[in-house]
Amino acid sequence: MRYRDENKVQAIRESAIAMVAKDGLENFGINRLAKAAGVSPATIYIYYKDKEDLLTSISIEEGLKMTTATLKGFSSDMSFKEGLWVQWKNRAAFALDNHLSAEFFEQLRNSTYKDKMVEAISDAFQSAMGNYVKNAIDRGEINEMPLEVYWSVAFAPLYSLIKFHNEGQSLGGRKFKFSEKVMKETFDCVIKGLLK
Amino acid sequence: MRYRDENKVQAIRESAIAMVAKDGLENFGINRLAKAAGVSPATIYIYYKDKEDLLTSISIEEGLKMTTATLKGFSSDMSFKEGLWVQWKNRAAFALDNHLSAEFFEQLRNSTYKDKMVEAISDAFQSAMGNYVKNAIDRGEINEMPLEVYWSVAFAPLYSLIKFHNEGQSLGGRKFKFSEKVMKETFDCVIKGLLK
DNA sequence: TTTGAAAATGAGCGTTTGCTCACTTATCTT
DNA sequence: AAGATAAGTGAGCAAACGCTCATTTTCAAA
Repeated sequence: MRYRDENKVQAIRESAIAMVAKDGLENFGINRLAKAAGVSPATIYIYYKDKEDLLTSISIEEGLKMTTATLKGFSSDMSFKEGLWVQWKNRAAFALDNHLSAEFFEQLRNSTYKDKMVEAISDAFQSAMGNYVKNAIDRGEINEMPLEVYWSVAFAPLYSLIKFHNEGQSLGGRKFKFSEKVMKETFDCVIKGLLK
Repeated sequence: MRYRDENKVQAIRESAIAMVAKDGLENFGINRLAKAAGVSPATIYIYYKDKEDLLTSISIEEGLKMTTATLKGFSSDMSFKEGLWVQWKNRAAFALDNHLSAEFFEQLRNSTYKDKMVEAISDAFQSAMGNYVKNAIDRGEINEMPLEVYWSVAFAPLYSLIKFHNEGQSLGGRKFKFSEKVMKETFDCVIKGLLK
């Protein structure tokens, strides 16, 4: 018996993430991936059934990693404001520290592969955030609202900021830079809108 | 001389939009498009230089259409709250009435093709919204902030809601449905956060 | 009615795609 | 040392890819 070389499967995974993040999902291919990972195309099919399986498997792994990072130091008993701030810091830190993973994830979230991925991850989100939001409503900190409305108001602005930062786009003349100061400024707007 | 058949070029454009919206950018191809549009592959190259030119051209057209629709009944002299509500209604109406265009646009905004597209459109956005925001700041309705922060707080939640609606995802048990009531509820949160 | 020029095409080019197979290599157990 | 088994591979298949070209079709101008 021969043991599997963990360096190999890791090289495949990391190359896939980097390739999708940098060249886009539309330019991702198995032969290309094999070359980038320094591996035979056939080797990839030892670990993954096909191209779709590879992409969805990796995206679920990365998504769970992201969800976990998001919950560091978070408890559903926290006050609404404190809890949301912890979430923002965690999410921003993850997106900036692991920006290849974050961009890979974004690519898949906007693709035909998204269904299985979202399904696998929304449970973790649901169970962690459900109680937190419910507690905040019970305590009278925020109004009752659909979870989708909550997510859209509470997190979409943050991810939009990160996107502006990563893409280096600018709506004005100078280039936009994400910073703790900008994040706090945006957070203050958001929390003001959410609190009763 | 033979005149160009406008039905043909329109069929190409509409098929391209539908195909990208439904199957994703990663499954879009010229031969496939030709078949769907009822046209020879060679015909496509009469109107577009290559695949990239086709996608960027169409995305710029659709983007400008979207920007125009967004400004219907809008004036940069409006009060901040009234102006933003007009924008929300216009943007939501466009996204729901032309959901293939909107999904096509979203696909390209998250791809390697985005650069030329964003460049072409952000001017129109800039000139229309710049004054409006500046006026609101001068009148003391909102605080001064980077345009990116403004966009992220003012519009990202709306687009997030539309995405939940179109993708039929749900964060909870029942399926989420976008409605004027939900939109107003979300708008109230956002405007409360933005106004001084 | 003829003619010229642009529109439109089907066949198919060279390349790349996702994926497989016959085979070699490495490492365990005996 | 030999045998067994899974890891890993290079070459390459069929199909699909982006794109072109020799040719035909169309129609306003002459």
